[in-house]
Amino acid sequence: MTCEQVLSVEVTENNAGSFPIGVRILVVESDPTCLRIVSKMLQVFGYEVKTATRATDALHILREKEDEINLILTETHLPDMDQYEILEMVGELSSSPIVVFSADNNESTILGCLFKGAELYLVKPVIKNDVKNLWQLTYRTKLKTAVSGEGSNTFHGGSAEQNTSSLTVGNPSSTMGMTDQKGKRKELEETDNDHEYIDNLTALKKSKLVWTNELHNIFLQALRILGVDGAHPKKILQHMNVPGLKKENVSSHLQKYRLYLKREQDGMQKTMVRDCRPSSTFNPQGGPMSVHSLGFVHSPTHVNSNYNGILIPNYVQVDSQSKQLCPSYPNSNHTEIITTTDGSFSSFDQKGKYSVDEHLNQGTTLSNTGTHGPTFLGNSQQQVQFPLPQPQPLPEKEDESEILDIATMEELELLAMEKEFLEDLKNDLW
DNA sequence: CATGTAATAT
DNA sequence: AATATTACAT
Repeated sequence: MTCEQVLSVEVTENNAGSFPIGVRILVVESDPTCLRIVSKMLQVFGYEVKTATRATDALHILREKEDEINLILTETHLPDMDQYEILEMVGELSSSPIVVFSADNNESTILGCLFKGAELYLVKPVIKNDVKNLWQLTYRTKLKTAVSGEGSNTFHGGSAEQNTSSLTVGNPSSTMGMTDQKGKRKELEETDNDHEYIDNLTALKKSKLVWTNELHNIFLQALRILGVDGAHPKKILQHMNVPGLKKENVSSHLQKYRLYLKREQDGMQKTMVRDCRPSSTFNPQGGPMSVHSLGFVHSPTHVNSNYNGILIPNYVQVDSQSKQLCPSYPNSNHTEIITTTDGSFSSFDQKGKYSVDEHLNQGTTLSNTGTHGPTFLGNSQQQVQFPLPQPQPLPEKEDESEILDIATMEELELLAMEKEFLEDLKNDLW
């Protein structure tokens, strides 16, 4: 299923204790569909979800068992209460952090909610990345209150530290404790749902690595440095020096890469048979190949295939390139790779995102938004150098997607992901 | 063990 | 389609 794409929570050996399981979140939302979707999203991530469609219901729940709610996610435009009134009243009843989610992106509204005590303001539509780490708010406020003296805000079921056992693989049954909540969805065939939950929770760990052009370039660089003889997964991994990258990743990629090389080679031997080559992703230009006499492939600017590039004979020394990884945005899980070349080559710094990072795991696998095309390297004796930015022959280039800037691309990605998520929800639930 | 390869799964 | 995973041979 697409669980892997949807599910990704920061869970590692080190911080496995910090996990939403055991965090009870109250979702207040008047629109039933929205309520269900958000609730499902939260549940999938391991939250225990309680719901209310009216402000009075929410207040009632809080009055009844206030100490069991660790987090409150609420819409402000509720039919039976004023916009900020809900915040005030909830704030009186509960010390748990309040997160507002609303379609209203008016600045004054946002500031108003924050001023009225909201910890966080999310603009609808809410996506998985918005909700998956909300539990951290509870942790933060818990620390806050602990420091300030009163440790009243204790988690039910010990989610902060002890619950790691429930996550340790192989013991999914212990996580079932959370499904006994208010048999809301009890009516449905529970086996399916439960299995789904188990699968979901156990699948939380893995997110797929995406070989961006940048990552692939590092890969190629390692190959060149190591030479054909030493190009084994372990060494490659070392030389790539990308945090979180595992040998299996390299192995898999290497395998496919070699496969590609072989195919490429075979294709070459059939010198210029017209349509012998299908317009695969490796040869996105389609028809006649755009290979110059030197075997230097001029890459189109929009290729997302990873197995491009050709291994250069090992005598080719490549400069001493230094790789450097640095976090792009503080709250972003993505990593920006900056590779610099010295001297003779124009130093290029490509921004790219890849989802390696098993440590600070994240799930969003943004496709490449590289500005440069993939770097094809010559396979002839002559070495062709890395970045080949030549935008000149682009008058008739179609592909409107290139025109979009990165921000827009990312936005579209997120929207697409959300759409996909909602689709899955529909398929699974209805 | 680590690796290469094919087949298969997600 | 791109990666991951597995099985098996080396």
